[in-house]
Amino acid sequence: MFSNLTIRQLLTFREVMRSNSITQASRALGRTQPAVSALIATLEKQLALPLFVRDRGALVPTPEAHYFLEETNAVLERMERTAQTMSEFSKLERGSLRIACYPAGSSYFVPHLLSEFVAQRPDVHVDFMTRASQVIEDLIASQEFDIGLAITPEERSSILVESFTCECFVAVPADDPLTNEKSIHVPQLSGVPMAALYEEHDIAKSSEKAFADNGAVFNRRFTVRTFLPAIELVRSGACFAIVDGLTAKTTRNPGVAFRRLVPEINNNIALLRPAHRPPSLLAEAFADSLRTHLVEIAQAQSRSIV
Amino acid sequence: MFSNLTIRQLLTFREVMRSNSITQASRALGRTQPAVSALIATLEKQLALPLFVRDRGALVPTPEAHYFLEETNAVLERMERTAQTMSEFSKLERGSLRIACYPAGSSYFVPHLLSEFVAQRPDVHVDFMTRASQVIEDLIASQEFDIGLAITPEERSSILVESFTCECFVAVPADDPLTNEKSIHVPQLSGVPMAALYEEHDIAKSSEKAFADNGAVFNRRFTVRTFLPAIELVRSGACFAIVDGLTAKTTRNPGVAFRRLVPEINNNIALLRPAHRPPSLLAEAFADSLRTHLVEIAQAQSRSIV
DNA sequence: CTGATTTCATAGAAAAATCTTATACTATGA
DNA sequence: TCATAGTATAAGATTTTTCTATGAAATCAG
Repeated sequence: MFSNLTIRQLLTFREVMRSNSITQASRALGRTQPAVSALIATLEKQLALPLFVRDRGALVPTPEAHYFLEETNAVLERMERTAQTMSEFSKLERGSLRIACYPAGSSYFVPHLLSEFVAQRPDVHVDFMTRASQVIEDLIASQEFDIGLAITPEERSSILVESFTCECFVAVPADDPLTNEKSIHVPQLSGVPMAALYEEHDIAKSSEKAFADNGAVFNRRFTVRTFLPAIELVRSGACFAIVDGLTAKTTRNPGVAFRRLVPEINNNIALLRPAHRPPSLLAEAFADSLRTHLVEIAQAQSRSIV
Repeated sequence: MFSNLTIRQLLTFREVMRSNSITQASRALGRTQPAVSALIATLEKQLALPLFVRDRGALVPTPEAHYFLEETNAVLERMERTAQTMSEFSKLERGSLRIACYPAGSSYFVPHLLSEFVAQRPDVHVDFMTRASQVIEDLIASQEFDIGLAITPEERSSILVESFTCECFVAVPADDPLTNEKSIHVPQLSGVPMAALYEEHDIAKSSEKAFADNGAVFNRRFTVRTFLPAIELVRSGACFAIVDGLTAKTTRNPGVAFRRLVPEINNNIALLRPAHRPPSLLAEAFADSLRTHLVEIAQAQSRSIV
């Protein structure tokens, strides 16, 4: 019934009301006078009421036209605002981004990328949450977050997983003679006091296994929940630590050096996204950024999209 | 920039979102599937962002699409409401009507027509005001009221005047022997106590002049501001009165009879409307009704549109 | 695994709407 | 009375929209 009304008609009508003249409106709109004339005539026919009376050549709006103008303005303003917002969406200038990150990525890696990402985008809202890897999984699976970074989980149909394999490094006090080595062999660490994650953690398990396999003694002096305090312990000279690649590559602490470990210990971290739901442009863009930087850090990438 | 967006696109988009299917939407809209497909494609191009991703044949809306849907709904709802209102305007089912009326028309004539006019129109609002004729003029000239009924004023460029000439009648107590006469001659009223309007009033002046011209004595016993109390005085038998045609033709008082006066006394009443401003459809329609009924009552009509 | 079915996309033709040019009509002002 | 300015109308051209036909990808049943 009204689906015949077009935005074009509303724009034209508004302009005619503004200038009180079809000729002037046509000029302002960059069309010819007959076009506007016909358009207004059509509008009057569709609304089944006169919008203007021709009083000695001049165009005088009826009361109904004044009412219609108010409505027209409301609709057009809303459309303009909407178009503006959509344009900001498309330029990634606006939107919201929910990121859930496991501890290792939360202190430097993701916040750094994030601050870069939002630098020129004042209207982008970010919800950033640090949780254990297992919790990240659920936050993504339940679609509460757009992007997750965590230890690579088991395959689940509700999560898209892109996994990256990272080498672990040995954190050495900067003044220790071992910093002269390019790589450190496990036996060299035999009996040396170490800071390590709790025993159930993958890296801790791999580390202990590597020591055992190489006939070395794993001297666990400190048990930590995240590597951040471990780094500080290393800096003070109290111990060494075998830390994940993300921590090693993003830590900027002049008191600590990182050296390759032989044999290598790997851990897998993954970029997680909810399946069965398209990402927002913003989420996609930030995922791109994360992916790019993860590739730089990781040795190998195995993308598995479930 | 967004002027290319059409209502049609919004309607189509909404339907696609509702059904999550281009094919079903096309059926619901009575168009073909390619038409809807192309329309959505155009919309995505105009907004410069994808609204749907094609996930194994199914159409899954992006977060941006969900946002756009909210805006779309807001715009469409407003348009629907507007269209509804405009349609009610055009069917005279809605609107407002400001009527200013001089006393003689205020007790019966206009209220009666008005109640008939709004009977089937619950959404029509009426502002009805009774004032002296001179005030009516100004209320119309200042465009505060749409329609005025008053003693015919001097010509003024700010008022459209349609004047009607009405015969005055003699109000006689129902039990008076003069009710047997078809017409009453002025000399028959010589010395009879009369109720009359204040001396400046046209009808009062004409009456006194008619008496003088016919050698009759005008016995002014009551001076009244409007004819309504005069009618009551007549009913009680206290006097006679020479009243305007509108009062005579619309008074329903069994205690009072009205008889023609010889020679005739006329008065001119007019339908007034603001010039230089088009009437609302509603005002026009009610003016039509008033005009029609005035013609019935008046002997002669002289329309003068200034 | 294969054929039938469903769904969306694309291409070309047809139809509809919109615009432009040309022209007529009316009112205003010199 | 003529020139000017404004609106309406008609006919042809252009653009947009829609339809028919067809192709490609995925799902489903056997």
